[in-house]
Amino acid sequence: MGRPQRRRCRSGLHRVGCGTVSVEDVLTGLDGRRPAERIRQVAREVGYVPDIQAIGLRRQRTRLLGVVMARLTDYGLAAIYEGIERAAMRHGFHTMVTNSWDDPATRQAHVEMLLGRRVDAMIFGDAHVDGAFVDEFTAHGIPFVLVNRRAGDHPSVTCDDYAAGRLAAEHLFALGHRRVGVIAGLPYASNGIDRTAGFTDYFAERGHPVPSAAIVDASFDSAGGALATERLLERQPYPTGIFAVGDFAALGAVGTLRERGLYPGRDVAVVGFGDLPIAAQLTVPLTSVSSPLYEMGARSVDLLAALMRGEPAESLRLRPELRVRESSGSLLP
Amino acid sequence: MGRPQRRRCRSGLHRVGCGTVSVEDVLTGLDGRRPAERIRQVAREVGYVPDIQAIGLRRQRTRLLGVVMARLTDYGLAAIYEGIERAAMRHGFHTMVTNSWDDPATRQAHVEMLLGRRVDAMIFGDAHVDGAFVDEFTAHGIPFVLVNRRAGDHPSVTCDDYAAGRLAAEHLFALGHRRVGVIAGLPYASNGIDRTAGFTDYFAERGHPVPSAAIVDASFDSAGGALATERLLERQPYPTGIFAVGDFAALGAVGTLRERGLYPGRDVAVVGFGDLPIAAQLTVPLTSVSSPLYEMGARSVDLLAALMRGEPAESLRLRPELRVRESSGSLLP
DNA sequence: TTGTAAGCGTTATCAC
DNA sequence: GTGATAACGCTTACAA
Repeated sequence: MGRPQRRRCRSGLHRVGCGTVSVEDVLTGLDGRRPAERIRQVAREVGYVPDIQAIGLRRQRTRLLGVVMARLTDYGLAAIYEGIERAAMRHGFHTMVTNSWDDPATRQAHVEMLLGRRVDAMIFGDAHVDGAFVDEFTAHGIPFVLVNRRAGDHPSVTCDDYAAGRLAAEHLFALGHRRVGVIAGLPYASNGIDRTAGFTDYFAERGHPVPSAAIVDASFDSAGGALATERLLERQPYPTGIFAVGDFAALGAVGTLRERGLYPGRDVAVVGFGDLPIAAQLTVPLTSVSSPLYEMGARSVDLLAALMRGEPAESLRLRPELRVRESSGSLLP
Repeated sequence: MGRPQRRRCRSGLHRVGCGTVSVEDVLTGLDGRRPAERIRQVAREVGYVPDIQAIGLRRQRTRLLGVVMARLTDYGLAAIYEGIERAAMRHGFHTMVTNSWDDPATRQAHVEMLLGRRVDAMIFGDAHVDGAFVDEFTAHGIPFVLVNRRAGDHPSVTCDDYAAGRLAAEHLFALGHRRVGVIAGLPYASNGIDRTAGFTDYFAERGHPVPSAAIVDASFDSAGGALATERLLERQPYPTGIFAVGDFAALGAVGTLRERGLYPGRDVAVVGFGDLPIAAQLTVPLTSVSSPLYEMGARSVDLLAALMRGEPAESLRLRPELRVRESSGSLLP
């Protein structure tokens, strides 16, 4: 064996258990140890690493999961992905994530790439409620689950977003708010839609339906929340309670309120969703509906694994919890 | 050709340009279109996608970049990764990211996996200053760059963290603060180290050295910042200015201050680093040193591409900018 | 047990 | 040009 430090096994080191050339080198110096161990040691020494591509090619399965997220800079999605990565490892899978930016062309390109890599299965975190893309994807015959957002009857693991909306509504209603507004998120994302529905249903049931003009769509980031809040504050009289379907949007709302000299929890109650780690640390801590992000990711892998074993796939709705803090005014005198 | 909808080309569709069985099917119905286009169309119809594994195996290069980050739930790292993903695409590369959690064993396992996939090159976003792991990695002979954190003389793209620390110091000094504290980040991460060094150097040069007890290590998250602030507030008299080397830590500091009845910008000036999108939206907007995250990611890919072309690799330090807001008290009367 | 050969899907080489 | 063939690194089925 020439100079070592070749990382790729171009010769026949992989056939080391049999009797190819390199066996000579490998077994030279075999000093009583069990061959298998000695082999592993030498392999390590020369920096041999099995070629996963070759293995995948030969076995026609890769144990690779493709994961498509809207954007990993969204804390929630990144947290879900961490759950996915960990659980996948537990199941003996590797994962490959990509950002689709919620853009059809980008998603298409990335999915094609993942198909080219012959992923064994897929997890979509960016489904649109209409389910158009996902429906189409079934044609590939590759098992998949949705996470974070549901679509049609496809197996999915989500937060019980409807219940989350009701929790927020119940809280604001109990505090006496009757004139409320909703920052509703993206119109094609089931999570925002369901949270909004849960919220508005609750108020409608109590005889105080939320006027549609007080429900404004917005992106999940703080800029979207800020903008939406400006719209809400145009109403006369303005709402005394705001439910934002995402914490970043809620913080955007806080920003706009501050600009108008209004304080969250004093002038306007603000409830967010997601319970970001920083929510509790803010100067005015944010009341938020918490959702088990990490678990959501992990459970989606479990569901996928079941599906791949041919077991029936039951969609999962994980339970949200309300975390009451000062931004909804409930702790102030 | 039998029923379509087989996603994998098990037969000979790939040899369609030559004269294998399937050519028949492919060329049947050729109605004047240029063959190449017709082929592409049929390929699309049957759902044919080239096998990237096979290509990689044959060509001995994958155009795949391995990316190792500490945690993608860290906004900065996720943003850097987005820059990497986009730039990689521009260069004709795909990327595969993994979370190392700054844990040697996890990092080792993930790197081995990436080597097994025969990545053409690597980007490490989680290097330790001592450079131990990275030094070792050079043995593989695979080109790589560091991003976000530097180590030794290895090519890296980072924020000019030392300058960032000086910016923060200059600002607090100009506001009249002389008794300051630093929440210094992880002791093995160059970015925190450099920011701290820049900050303390500035104060030392002005004749007001920061006592070492007023420099406390902490994780970059808000819990770390909260804890560190408790330590800082034990000092008598407590510091009137705090520089946290990360915004999340800064928000943690804000949380602890609030618990003690101290208000950021009034009782204690707080300066963060990273300029999170929400920094400007908070009830008390956060003064922060901004760093070009997306660009950092993109430039690291450019640097890597140059390196792979055999060009000499010059490390890059991108310029930070100070964003003054109310948490440092500078805008209050 | 140990060894051999075929084949996964692609590309590169060489002969026609 | 066009068409056949070997090879990439691995697994697996089968033969010795």
